[in-house]
Amino acid sequence: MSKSVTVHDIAKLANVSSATVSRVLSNSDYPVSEKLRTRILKIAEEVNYVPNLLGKQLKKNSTMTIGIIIPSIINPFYSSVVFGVEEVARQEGFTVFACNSLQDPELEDEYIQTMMEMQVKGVIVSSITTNKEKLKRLIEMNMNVIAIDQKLDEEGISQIEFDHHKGGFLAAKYLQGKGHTRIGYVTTKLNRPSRKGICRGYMDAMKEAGLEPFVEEYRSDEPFNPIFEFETGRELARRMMGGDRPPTAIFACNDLLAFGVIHELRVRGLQVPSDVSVMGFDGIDVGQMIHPPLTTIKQPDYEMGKMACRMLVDMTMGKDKPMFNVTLQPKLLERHSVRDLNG
Amino acid sequence: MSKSVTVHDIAKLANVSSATVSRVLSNSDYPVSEKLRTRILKIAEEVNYVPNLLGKQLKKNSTMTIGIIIPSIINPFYSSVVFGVEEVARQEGFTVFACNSLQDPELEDEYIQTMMEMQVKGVIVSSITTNKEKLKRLIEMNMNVIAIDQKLDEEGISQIEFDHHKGGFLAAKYLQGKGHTRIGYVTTKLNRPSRKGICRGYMDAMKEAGLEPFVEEYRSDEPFNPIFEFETGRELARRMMGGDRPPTAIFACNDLLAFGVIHELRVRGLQVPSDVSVMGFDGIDVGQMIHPPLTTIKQPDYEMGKMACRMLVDMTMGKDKPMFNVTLQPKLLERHSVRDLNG
DNA sequence: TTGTACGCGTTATCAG
DNA sequence: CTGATAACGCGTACAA
Repeated sequence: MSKSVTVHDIAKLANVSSATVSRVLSNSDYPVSEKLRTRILKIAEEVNYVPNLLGKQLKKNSTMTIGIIIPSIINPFYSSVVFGVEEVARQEGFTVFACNSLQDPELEDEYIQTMMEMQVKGVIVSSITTNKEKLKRLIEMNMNVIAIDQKLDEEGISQIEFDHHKGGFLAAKYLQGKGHTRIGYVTTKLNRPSRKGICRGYMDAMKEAGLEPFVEEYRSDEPFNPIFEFETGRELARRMMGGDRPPTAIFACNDLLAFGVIHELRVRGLQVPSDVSVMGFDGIDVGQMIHPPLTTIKQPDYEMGKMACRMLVDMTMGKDKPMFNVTLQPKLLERHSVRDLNG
Repeated sequence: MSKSVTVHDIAKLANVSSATVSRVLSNSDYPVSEKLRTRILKIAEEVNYVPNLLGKQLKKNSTMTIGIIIPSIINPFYSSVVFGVEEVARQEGFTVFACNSLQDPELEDEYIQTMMEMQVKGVIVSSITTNKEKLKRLIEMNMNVIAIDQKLDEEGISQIEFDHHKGGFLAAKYLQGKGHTRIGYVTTKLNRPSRKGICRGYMDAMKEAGLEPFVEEYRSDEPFNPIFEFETGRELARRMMGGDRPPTAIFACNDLLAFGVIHELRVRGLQVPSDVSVMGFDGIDVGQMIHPPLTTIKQPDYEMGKMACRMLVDMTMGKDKPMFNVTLQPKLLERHSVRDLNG
């Protein structure tokens, strides 16, 4: 990098003090004569002045950066969240630093550390770590933190939750309403609050209807990857259909898994929804592009990102740090992967 | 944020100079007695010392940050690219700052400006701006820049290209090889080098075979959004099948478009591939999850990201800035959306 | 081995 | 209105 030009350089060229230059170039409201202002602006333009944010931020002891930690950006759900975050961050003049924890607690902690060192104004985190040491530390240091997606039991942290339980309940009830009684639930490892929530919702709905729950859980928890989820869906469908009392409807803990289920059913010569019905969870865009379009539970990803960022920005603005606890509600996206057994 | 503790604070607590503290806490190889070292480390631990990167970077006049500009992170293709970039960045101790240009030239320029101010070490850019003023400026300032995906005609810029032309050619040839003669090409607006490249490849293959090309272009260029692409695919398929000589195979400029094409065909009661064959372009993961699994041209997104980052890191390391111009080759992913008319 | 002192680029304070 | 100067937190010559 060629030596960059500073306010001092410009000051010399304009025969003024660097203070004046700074006042002009940082759009301070401090009065500077029009003559000087235009002269300085002109010179800055000529020499291609680029302000050094590091100096500025160090001086002001404040950045306009927020961090976000998600499991993986290649998960369409999370990329929508990040997209939403960036959207409002940009409007508010913030810059966002996004990190993939890859479901690795160590990596998650590392990134939190990096963010602290970067002096970010706040962090949005979808944490999968069970040991929240680092996260607690963050909050202790009075950092603005918002947890999304994964519920945290820590004190003093604002959260945007999603009612996974209700989502699972809703799905099971919907299937029951369509006349299904033998309803299976396939899920990735039940090691996260969100996943447990959906599962319990499903169980409760089944119990309430006096139906026998039927759950298949994939027990290993590999690094996230859409294809892996898809394959997991296939595997779980295989298990579920292999038994002596196969279900008439399969509910999956996420859409990608549901894609795998549908694929596997087709491979086995079964039609969806005429032979077996399938429901997903999340409501990612591609769900409506496949065949049949997937009936699913919508989790407002993009809106969640926007809301999280908005809340974070508000927190950084206000002197006091009000605690919020928003709970977003599930919505059923009725498409064409479920058959009505009543009619 | 509570007042953060600095090397000076620790120096006072340990009754040593801040220089010594700095030497210890920054893992300098400068000799410090074991006794002092452990004492300082202990105190730093106790007071929750967090180094301030701004001070450090300002002093060293160098960051470990690289920037990447893409049209949109919710495009699965780009999220894979970014994922690849982050992967090697992390290994190399770099931090990445990702921005969505939303296909807006002004926004792209704004982000380039921000990156310069942030003192990033290098920039990876998939630029859609036609006026490359800002980008040229970047290069003039001796910044490390790598263009990906979209070919730039500027001088002095390293690029990772993809042979779109060959990809388009390959696809058309493949369809011809399967006995198709009436092959349509549907594409979003032909305003980018990449899109033009694919189209020309298709045209050349058709000409070579003495076949009449049949292109439908969607002329408006809306902000990127998977659903929008899908709908565009539907619209284009509608037009294409509405004519008096509908094609037996439709080749789409990207996979999402192809999804839309397939959907529309199904709505019209046409089976893929038995009635009409469909090919996509990009090779995003979901292509194998739909029905029928999409035959497509693979553009190595993740690998492209990794390679770009690796090159950038190498550039920042070496004193000299060697110019690279890698051209990645297309690969045909043969799945089940194309019917063989020969057999 | 440790300490002193300066400077990185910027802005804020205070004096003129 | 303008200028000199200190300070943000850190690393590092240079001196001790």
